[in-house]
Amino acid sequence: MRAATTPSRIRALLNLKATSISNPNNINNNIVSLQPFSFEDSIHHLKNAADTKNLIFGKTIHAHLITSNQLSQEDDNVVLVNSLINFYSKCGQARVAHNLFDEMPKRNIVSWSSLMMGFLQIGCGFKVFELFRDMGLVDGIRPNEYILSTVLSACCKGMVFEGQQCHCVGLKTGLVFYQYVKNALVRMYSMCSDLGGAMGVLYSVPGSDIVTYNSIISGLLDHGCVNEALDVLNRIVVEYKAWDEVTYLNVFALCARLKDTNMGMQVHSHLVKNSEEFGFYVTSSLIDMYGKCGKISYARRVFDSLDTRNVGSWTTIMAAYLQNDCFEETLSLFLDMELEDVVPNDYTFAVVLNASASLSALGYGTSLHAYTEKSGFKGHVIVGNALINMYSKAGFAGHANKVFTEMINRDIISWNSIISGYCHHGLGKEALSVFNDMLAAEVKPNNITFIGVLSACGHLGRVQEGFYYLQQLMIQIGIKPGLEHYTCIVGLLSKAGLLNEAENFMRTTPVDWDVVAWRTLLNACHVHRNYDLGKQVAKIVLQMYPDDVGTYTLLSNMHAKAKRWDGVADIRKLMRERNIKKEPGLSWTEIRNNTCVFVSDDKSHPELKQIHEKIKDLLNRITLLGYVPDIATVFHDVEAEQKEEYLSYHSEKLAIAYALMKTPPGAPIRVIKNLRMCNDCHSAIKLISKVTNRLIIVRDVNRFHSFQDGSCSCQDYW
DNA sequence: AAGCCCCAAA
Repeated sequence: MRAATTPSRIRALLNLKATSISNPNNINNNIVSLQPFSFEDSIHHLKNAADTKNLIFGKTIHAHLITSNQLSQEDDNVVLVNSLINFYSKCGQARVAHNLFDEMPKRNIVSWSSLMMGFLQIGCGFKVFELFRDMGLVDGIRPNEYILSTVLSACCKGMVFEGQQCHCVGLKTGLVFYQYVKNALVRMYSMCSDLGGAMGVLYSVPGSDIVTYNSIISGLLDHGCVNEALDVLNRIVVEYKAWDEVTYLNVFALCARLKDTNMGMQVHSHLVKNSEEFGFYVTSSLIDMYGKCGKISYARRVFDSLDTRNVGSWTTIMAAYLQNDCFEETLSLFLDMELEDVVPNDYTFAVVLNASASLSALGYGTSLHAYTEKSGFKGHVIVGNALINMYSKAGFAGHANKVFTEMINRDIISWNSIISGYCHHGLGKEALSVFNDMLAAEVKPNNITFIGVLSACGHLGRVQEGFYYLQQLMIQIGIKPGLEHYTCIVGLLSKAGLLNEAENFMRTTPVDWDVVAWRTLLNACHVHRNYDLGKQVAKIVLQMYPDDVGTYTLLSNMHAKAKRWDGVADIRKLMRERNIKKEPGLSWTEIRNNTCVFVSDDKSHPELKQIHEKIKDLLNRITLLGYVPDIATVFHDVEAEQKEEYLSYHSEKLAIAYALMKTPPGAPIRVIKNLRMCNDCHSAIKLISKVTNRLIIVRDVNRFHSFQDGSCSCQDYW
């Protein structure tokens, strides 16, 4: 007599509370009257529970098997217990599976492989190896293709030695000829960064299916080998292999990496032609592809065309806007998502936090901070990292540090974020101290870490220490210095006033210097008033980068500072000829959660008159402390009395004056601006911080300036 | 009978 397995019966079982299942007494009360399942039904249900990761349902079946005494029949229950082990393994309950396994009077190879899966699932690779060894020792079982592919999957990063041994086992036993084993081998070599090994397996073992190709493309992409990935894609096309979902994911990722919209659109058409419906993964990677190719409107069109959207779809479109510098849109999409009752996850929070970081929208950022904690994402690394970034960019180094120290789990990005955050605030000592903590915690720094470390040395003027990191520690750790690191050294020498050394370093280091490096040197010539070297450098830079606006601004300032008006005029002329336009100066500040934006020489602000009066008042007060308008930075073809006026309407002065009007005495003022600060504003704001007794923090395009009591954290070098 | 490979959003 078999039990009815009608849907209503299943529903009744599912309605059992978890407690009633874990407590045998309750189980008796609830389902003791049910008829036992047939053997086939039990197997079937357990497989279902495993596939859908439905822990409650599977436990119910388990309980039912216990109460109906089916597990005590010794002969036949190996398969049944194997199914249970498989179910618990798939649900991430390897310990439970292990208990069942230990109590088995008789096991077979499936028992071993199912349990190994369980430990693989929860990331205990070592346990998989242990079982692999014991399997032969205890039960005298030789591996089959299932065992071998599972063990190969357990060879994660850096276990290439173990992986190679498994490869040998596969060769000796002939198991490599199984598709699953071949694919697992390809995957293993990719994970171990041995792409030669992966390609070797791909071409030396006959028979590749779409999964083989998917694995190899994904491995190649992980290591930035786009051309090789294109070759493999070509093979798929030549061999008329049918694509699956994963192929589309990989190929869209490839298009994104190449920023090849054309190819992306072709693959998009391929997708539409070849599949009726596609899952969230595919649609998200399609949106992601268009976003990364800079085609935000295409990404939006795909997103809008979706019938159903999950949190991943929302997060992807928000990330696409973020990557394309559309921060407000990112935040407004977050609100739309909330309205549709889609629950954000850790990635979503990371995206919106980074958007508010880019806007320095502190009000928004702190609300989001509270929201993440309420949603239970406090311990999530990516959220913590985004919070560090948000607080750093909003000018709150202390808050960023608090988030960092309270993080339960940290990854390399957490360390790098706090180090570079400190650097942007000019807090070199703090940055280096975190770096030492990092070394003490035996976290391996990467190339990004050293960008922070070297620039911290720059802030502190520690030339020798910087060279030690570049020439010794980095080599010792195995990191090849790149352009950014060498540029930090240029900055380091420049800041220390060693301009000739910096120039010499650039001439003798075999690096393709970019405009950033050259501007670093040029800026040093400007600050240290080395007009002659500056002119030489300018010649080189203008030849190499005739369209770089920043260089022109810097040059005209440099000429002005040296009172070389002919130079200024030349630059102006060049700019006109080459149609180079200065970006308008823009500053913004948050007042009671409202973002107020100011354009230089703003004529449209409703409270313009009051703001101008406030500025006049401030300028009068700081003039008593010795402020002299630095009219040298204004182009000399402007009438003399207009020059001062030009200066007083710089956007950051407007923003600061407005903030002083609107905030209570003593409240810190935070301003963000899109360009580099000019000399005049810098010296004016220093004195304003003194006469108003306020902390004024200005984030310009390069760094933070923290003005307090008449001085600035950049120590007048920026 | 039961078990294995490829999978996004920062």
